[in-house]
Amino acid sequence: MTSTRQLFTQNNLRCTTQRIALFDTLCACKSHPTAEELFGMVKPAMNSLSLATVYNTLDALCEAGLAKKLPTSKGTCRYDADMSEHLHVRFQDTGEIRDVPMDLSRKLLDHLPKGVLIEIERDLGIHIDGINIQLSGRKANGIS
Amino acid sequence: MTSTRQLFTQNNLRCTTQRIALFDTLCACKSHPTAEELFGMVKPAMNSLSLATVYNTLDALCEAGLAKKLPTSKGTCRYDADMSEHLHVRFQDTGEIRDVPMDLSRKLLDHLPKGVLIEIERDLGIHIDGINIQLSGRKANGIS
DNA sequence: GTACGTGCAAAATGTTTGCATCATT
DNA sequence: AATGATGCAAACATTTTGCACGTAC
Repeated sequence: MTSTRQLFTQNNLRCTTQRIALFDTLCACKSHPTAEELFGMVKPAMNSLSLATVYNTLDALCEAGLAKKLPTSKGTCRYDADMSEHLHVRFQDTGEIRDVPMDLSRKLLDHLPKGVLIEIERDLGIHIDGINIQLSGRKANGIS
Repeated sequence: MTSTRQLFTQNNLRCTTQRIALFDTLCACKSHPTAEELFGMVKPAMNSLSLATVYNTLDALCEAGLAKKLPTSKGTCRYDADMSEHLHVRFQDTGEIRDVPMDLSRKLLDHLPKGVLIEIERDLGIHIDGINIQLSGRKANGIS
């Protein structure tokens, strides 16, 4: 089991109390909080915490490859510390983002035709670094 | 050939000079401009145009299903009047978004396993309304 | 004529920055 | 001790809002 401190050290990140608390909270979080939401979660346990630190930390984590910034249509960005390739569902009403479970994500990602991706790279003269799939969803009607 | 006026009328949108100019410009646009960029394109030909109107119009167009707001990781939103299902490439350095040509988009979308999508709907208790695929790309090194 | 859109300026939101202080290495 | 992170407030960028006026229906 790798501790957060080890992980940070391996990635040249200083182990400050704030960063560790923020990262651990983000990891424990099923939702994909905005900076403000994450701030709200950690602040009670760390009264001196500043919102600027949350932004700085999230930037540093993304930079180091320990978190991902998720694109959203609303004005706010959301963050995800689960770096495994997986899909997201974005709820149209709330803007909330949820994970598609690993096994289902894999099933879908494994079915992507690699040949087409290579064609796209050639056609556009680009190199593809990542694939981001977001499903737009709403809670199904009827018995939930 | 459907004129913009017809299209607007069919969708219960008032045909104001501003809306028509904005929509036509957005349609003619290969890039996926931000509100500000679109404003910059139309303003010269329509000096009275206000940025608030651009935002209002883009909202109305999205609401009516004539345009789409594209999620981005940067702070700004981008807009697309091409409502056919197609993929996007997001350039990591500039934040710019470009279309993957229709035929290649189709090839990839047609290969998505429908069964897995249904499994996802069942598993999460949701209804999937749309699939948004963004490739992260950078210009390929070497001979372009 | 009425309902709705526009333009303007001001406000609300989300994020970044500069700088003095403090903690980690 | 030196480097880099924090906290604060102010700056900045983007989007939304309120209201008087104008335009489409």
